[in-house]
Parts: sequence; C-alpha cells; structure tokens
Amino acid sequence: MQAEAVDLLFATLAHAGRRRMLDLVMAAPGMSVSALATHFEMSRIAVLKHVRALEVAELLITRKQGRTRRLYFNPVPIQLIHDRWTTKYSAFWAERMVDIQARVERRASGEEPKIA
Amino acid sequence: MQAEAVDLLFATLAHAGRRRMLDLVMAAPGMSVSALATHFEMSRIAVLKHVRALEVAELLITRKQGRTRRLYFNPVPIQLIHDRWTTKYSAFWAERMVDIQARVERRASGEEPKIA
DNA sequence: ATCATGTGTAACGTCTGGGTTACCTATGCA
DNA sequence: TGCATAGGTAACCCAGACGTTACACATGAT
Repeated sequence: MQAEAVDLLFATLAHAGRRRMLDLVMAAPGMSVSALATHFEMSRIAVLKHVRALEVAELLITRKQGRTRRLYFNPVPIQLIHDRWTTKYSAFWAERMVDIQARVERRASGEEPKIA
Repeated sequence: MQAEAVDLLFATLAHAGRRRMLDLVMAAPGMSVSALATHFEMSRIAVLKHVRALEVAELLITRKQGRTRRLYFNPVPIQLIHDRWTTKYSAFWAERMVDIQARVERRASGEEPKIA
C-alpha cells in the first residue's frame, strides 16, 4: 500500500460524519444516499460528496439500481491499514503501557520525558 | 475517547511526512527538531509546525533541554485508536476476506455489489 | 401524462492546512 | 565578548476541504 493511499484513508476517516456514515451503511447494507442523508443536519448534496469521498477511498462501494444508489461498506482498506500498523508498532505494543515510560527513559539516558 | 480526538488523530496521521517524522523519532528518541528537519525537503519552520501538530495530537512528547527541544514518540493515542477500531470492526474481521463478498451479497438479497 | 422522489451537476463562499521568507530570541562555546 | 547554532514568531500565499443554493435529469407509481 502506497503512502498516498494511506494518506487518503486517514484523511477520509478524519471526519466524524463520514465515520458515522460508515457505521450507518454497515448497519443497513444497500441503504440509499437520501436515506443516509436523513441522519444528518447537512444538505443531501454535502452527504453525497462525502459518499463520493468514501467511494474514492474504497471504504464504500456503490451500485446504482434504478434511480437509487445503493451503498455497501467495504472493510478491506481498514483491514489493510490495521494489519500494517499493528506490525509497525508491535514492538511498542508488545510491552504493557506502564512499561513504556521506563523504556523511553532508559533509551534517552538522562532525559525525563513526561508521558501524558 | 471523543469523536474530536479521533478526528484529530486521523487528520494528524493523514500526512506521509508526519508519519515519517514519527518513524524517525521512534528510531532515535530525544532527537532535536533541527536534526529531524535535515531528513526533509521542506523548511525547518514547516517541520516545526508539523511537530507542533503531532504534539497537539499527543503523538509526540517534547521536552526542552537547554536550547534544544527533544522529541519522543508517544504510542498511547495510536494504541487507543487501534483497540477501539479492532473492537468496532471485529465482526467483519472475524471472517476471512474471501467470505466478505458472499456475505454482503447474502445480506443485500438480490444485489450484486462489486467488491474491488 | 403527471407528479413525487432519488440522484447528479454547477457555481459559489469561506475556512483551514501546509508551505514560504524575514526576522527575532536564547544558549553553548571559544 | 562575540559568534554560531537551536529554536520561535509573524505575515503572507495558495490550494483544497466542506458547505451552500439553484437547477437539471431519471425513474417509479398512479
């Protein structure tokens, strides 16, 4: 997975409304854009734009049936990013949280970083 | 964890340069901003701004020693988001990828969504 | 045919992110 | 003292994200 794809995924998920859209579509596969829009304050057009964004990031798959566009959640990109990051940070996550501060301090030899 | 915090985390991570900064600081805890900036094309000021952003998102912890600001990676926010999302999508991830298309089709009863 | 509904396009306004250059401050060191 | 270096602030520019309204098109039902 290229850096740009990761950029796109994170940027697309960095919006509470879009994440909620994923939740709603996940709960009701095949939902239409208008039905989805009823759950939000913003205009239908704004929702449509978000759907487009989610589609570009491949987080949603859409299929038009008659005059309605049916929406489906696609878990693959999140799965990929999840696997990638789990591996990347496994060295850190392997140790318990309480151990991290001590380890960083050991590495930095003489420093006292505050772990929030 | 509030939605805004998640927004902030995703938005902050949605930048290849910032993710690379995390990697670099992870590899060399206590690194200074100037040392970090040597790895990038952009100006030192731009790097500093990214460091500030990472600090606000609590992905970096900084501590000033003398005239240098020392940087440390903080894995906690990523750990939190990881746990949250693993739980959220565990129902999907429990099944193998090859099974997903069939399942979505079953749910949609009659639909033929294309899983890219 | 007609009408309501679901979708799509276009043009626009505003705000923020990400970058720059110029300049100032603070500290370590000879 | 004086200079080199690490950091910080301010003002600015540009592109893109996010939202709007107005309008057009397509289709299902009566």
